[in-house]
Amino acid sequence: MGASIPPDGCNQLICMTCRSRSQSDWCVLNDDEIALIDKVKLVRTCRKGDLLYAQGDTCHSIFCVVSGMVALRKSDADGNSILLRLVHAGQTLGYRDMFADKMYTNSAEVLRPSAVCQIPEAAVRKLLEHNPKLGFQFLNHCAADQESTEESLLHQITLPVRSRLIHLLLTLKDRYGDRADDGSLVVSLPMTRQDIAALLGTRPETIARTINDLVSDELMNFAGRIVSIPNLDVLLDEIESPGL
Amino acid sequence: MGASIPPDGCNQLICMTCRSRSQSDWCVLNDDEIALIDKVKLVRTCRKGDLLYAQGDTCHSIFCVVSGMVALRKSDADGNSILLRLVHAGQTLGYRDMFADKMYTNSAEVLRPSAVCQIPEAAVRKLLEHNPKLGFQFLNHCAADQESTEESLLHQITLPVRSRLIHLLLTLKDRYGDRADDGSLVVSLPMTRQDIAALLGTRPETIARTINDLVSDELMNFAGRIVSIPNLDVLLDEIESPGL
DNA sequence: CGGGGGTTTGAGTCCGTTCAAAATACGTGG
DNA sequence: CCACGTATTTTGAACGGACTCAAACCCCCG
Repeated sequence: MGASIPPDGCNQLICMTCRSRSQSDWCVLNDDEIALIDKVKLVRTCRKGDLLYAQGDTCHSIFCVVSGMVALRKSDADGNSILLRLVHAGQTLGYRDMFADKMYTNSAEVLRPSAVCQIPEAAVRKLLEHNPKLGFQFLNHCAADQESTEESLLHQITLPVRSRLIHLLLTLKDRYGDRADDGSLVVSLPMTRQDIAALLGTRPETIARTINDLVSDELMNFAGRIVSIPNLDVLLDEIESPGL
Repeated sequence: MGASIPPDGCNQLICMTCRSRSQSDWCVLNDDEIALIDKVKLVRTCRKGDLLYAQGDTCHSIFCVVSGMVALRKSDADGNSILLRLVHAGQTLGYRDMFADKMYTNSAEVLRPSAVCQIPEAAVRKLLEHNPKLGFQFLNHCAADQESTEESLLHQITLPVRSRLIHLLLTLKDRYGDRADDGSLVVSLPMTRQDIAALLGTRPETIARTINDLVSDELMNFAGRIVSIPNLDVLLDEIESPGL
């Protein structure tokens, strides 16, 4: 068999030409090192609901999201669970547990159709030995992730659901937002309201009610998953002084 | 002036002989490298309320708690604040922000009289270059810290104050607990109830009331900061199935 | 066009908060 | 060692944000 012709978009699944390469944790690797990853990695095409790995699994891979969106979900023994964080295209996940635990301490759940590269631990360890810069890259990334988790914790404790929801929308606008003809900002939500609730540490009912309030207050309009925000400044004002 | 005679306990403040050396992040360093730290470090003796650094300060040091206890406090623009985590004797703090930000993203507040070594960033960077193992040590530590922050987040969202308080007591018992003559477990709390409240994301009033409940339910006895727990298993049962 | 998940609405409840005041513990100086 | 002033802790009563449970609704997809 000769080399098969790659289907549309497939060349994005080769690290060597991956558009995220220069901004990802792997940017410190040279061509030879990248080639090693291309040799051993596994490319997975995932649908909503798929698990890249489950909490409790023994950890033996790192994942790199090529396209789509993944969430980290953490559960306890009583069946409670929350979404810790979203992982977008170009970001790496799973490396954390590789250094701290032998098991995954959360599950990686695909929220929308995604392509993901899976890199086995052995290769990662080899690369780390070979190129210490990669370790620093991970250290940086890990430190930044923790800062974001600590901020979630602070928000969770001190802010009401309404403010937390506004914060989330403002985060999503950078990646999923666009300017409409009339100048208003339009964000197309990449997830269900259940997922939003889990991410904000609340219930779907509360999200529905809070959205109602925001619409009544004319801060935004909702049509399914399409949010339009006429005046961003009003939103920013509100989260700066929640009491007023 | 000749070399002054070290006061009592002062030899613990020399890394070379520090009792925590073998279990700390610095255990991967050899004698020469440790000697470098001893040369450049600053030893601080702190009282309750002192700040090792404040949120927003530019980050140029790593700290190592020799004795006592430090808490990481994070605040937002509205004056809300929470305690993120406790840092006990032998543990390192401040390294996180050195890799993620140029500024400290939280404050390090001394909760009880403590001795702390302060190591300037330049020395740390030099050591990292010289001995890559140290970087891995930090990576490990950072990963473990994040796991603990994520667990706090899960607890915060899913568990009531009562369960969170029990969890905290069970954590403190390892370090501050002792067995009494009658077989009950006695924990001497290392912090005020205000600090407990801040750590659990609630108010002092709620802590007082929750303690009342626990005493009424005969799960434990309180006398100021001395807690005695007659039967540990009952506690463990409760946090395994909070609903019953 | 009929599921079936996701979403919304309603009513009632509860946990934790807020505010204010009383009680207690603590540290400091006499 | 005791008295005093301050900070912490406790108690009380009222309020409120978010939860629970349950039912209706809606939309998307097959």
